Amino acid sequence: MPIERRPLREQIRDELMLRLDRGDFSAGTDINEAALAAELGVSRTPLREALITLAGEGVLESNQGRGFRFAPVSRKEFRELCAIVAALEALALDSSDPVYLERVAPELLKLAQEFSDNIAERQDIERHDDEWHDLLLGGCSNERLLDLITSVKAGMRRYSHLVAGESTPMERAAEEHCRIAEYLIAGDLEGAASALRDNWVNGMERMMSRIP
Amino acid sequence: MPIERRPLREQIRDELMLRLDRGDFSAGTDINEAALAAELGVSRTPLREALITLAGEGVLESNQGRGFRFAPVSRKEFRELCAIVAALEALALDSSDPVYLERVAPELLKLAQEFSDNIAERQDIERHDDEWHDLLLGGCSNERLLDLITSVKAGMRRYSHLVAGESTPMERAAEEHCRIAEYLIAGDLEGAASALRDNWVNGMERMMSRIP
DNA sequence: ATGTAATATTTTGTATGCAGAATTCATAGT
DNA sequence: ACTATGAATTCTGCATACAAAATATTACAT
Repeated sequence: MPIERRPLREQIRDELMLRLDRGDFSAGTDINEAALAAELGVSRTPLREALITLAGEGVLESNQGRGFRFAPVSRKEFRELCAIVAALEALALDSSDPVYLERVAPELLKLAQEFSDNIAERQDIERHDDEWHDLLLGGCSNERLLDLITSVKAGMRRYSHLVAGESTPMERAAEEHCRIAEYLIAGDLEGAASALRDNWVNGMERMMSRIP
Repeated sequence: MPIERRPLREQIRDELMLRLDRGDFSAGTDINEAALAAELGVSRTPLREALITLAGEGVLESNQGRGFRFAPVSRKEFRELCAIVAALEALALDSSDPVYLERVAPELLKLAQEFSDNIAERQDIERHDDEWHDLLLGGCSNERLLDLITSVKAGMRRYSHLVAGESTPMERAAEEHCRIAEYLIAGDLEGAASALRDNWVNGMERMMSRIP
């Protein structure tokens, strides 16, 4: 087994995203490079490199002389991001292999149904949702598009921990996932794409109230 | 007048993109950090920071221990990128202020017509095309979307200097721009978005033959 | 001549050092 | 008490230094 050999900046990036998901940082907090580097046990150089990539993804923002900070959240930006991923995922679905979609459709349906039953932790809910969407788009051959979606979604993770608690809105999401899967089973790709867009728009509405 | 105070990494990024447009680097070339830093008169640190952002935009790619290099071009990737910007610009047009569009539509038409007349240098053609699209999308309030479009287009610049010479395909592009503007003047936003998508798809077809 | 192993050189990835900007703290004046 | 001014401190941005990996070169054996 070859041991993991990736640049430190990537490992640091991943670790920071993990901590972001855990809610360790709140939006607007500015980052002390020296302190964070010490905490991670690395030097400032690869840390800064990680911060720069995160800034490129919209997770952080940087100001000359003032360093990096977690980009503040706003309803406006959240709306913007949802509109973007909705369009991108719809495109990804459009350019997916129909054979793949037909094949995974039953599994997508099963996963969605399973999930509407049991109530889970927030972290699990999000992981499940991500995995579901990944499976849905697994048949898309546009690699750049998939990368882009991943990147934009990274920028959205600042919002995910705001939704905390309450499982009710999730039932709606599960329903919508079922709907998408059903369209796919019926072979209606256009309908599925449209339902997918709705899923994002509705998801947006659901979260919107919790954002300042 | 406040003098320009931007991080060095951004200036370096801009300079590198400029040189890319000039065709100084060909795709696949790997970058020697020390040499390039010396040539630019900066240290490796901000240079690497610039390289990392460019890698994030897909202009460069990096391999552990092997540094950065200009990402190789391929028809597949070019198709992918065109599909992405087509979708993103269509979305931007959808979420644009109709009042703005109505106001700039005549100007867009005039610019497109003017340009179909005089033959220009490649650099000028591209600049004109970029400016035309910028004006078109100037009424979009989704800032993240505009940033994203800029970023994806940066990744496409590797392809732009491949098109070199030949002005004939440009006449077609000008025609298409006219068409879009006419839809806007008629107030048919849906038609304009559709024509915009066509513009990208056709533009892709036009260039495709010159890519290895 | 060709292929291979050992060594030298180059080049990246990471750490450290340093100058200047931004912020904080203290002090003086109103 | 509050503001303004200036010194002290902290922190960023950039440069340099160092270690390890990758590449090139040489020597040698077949």
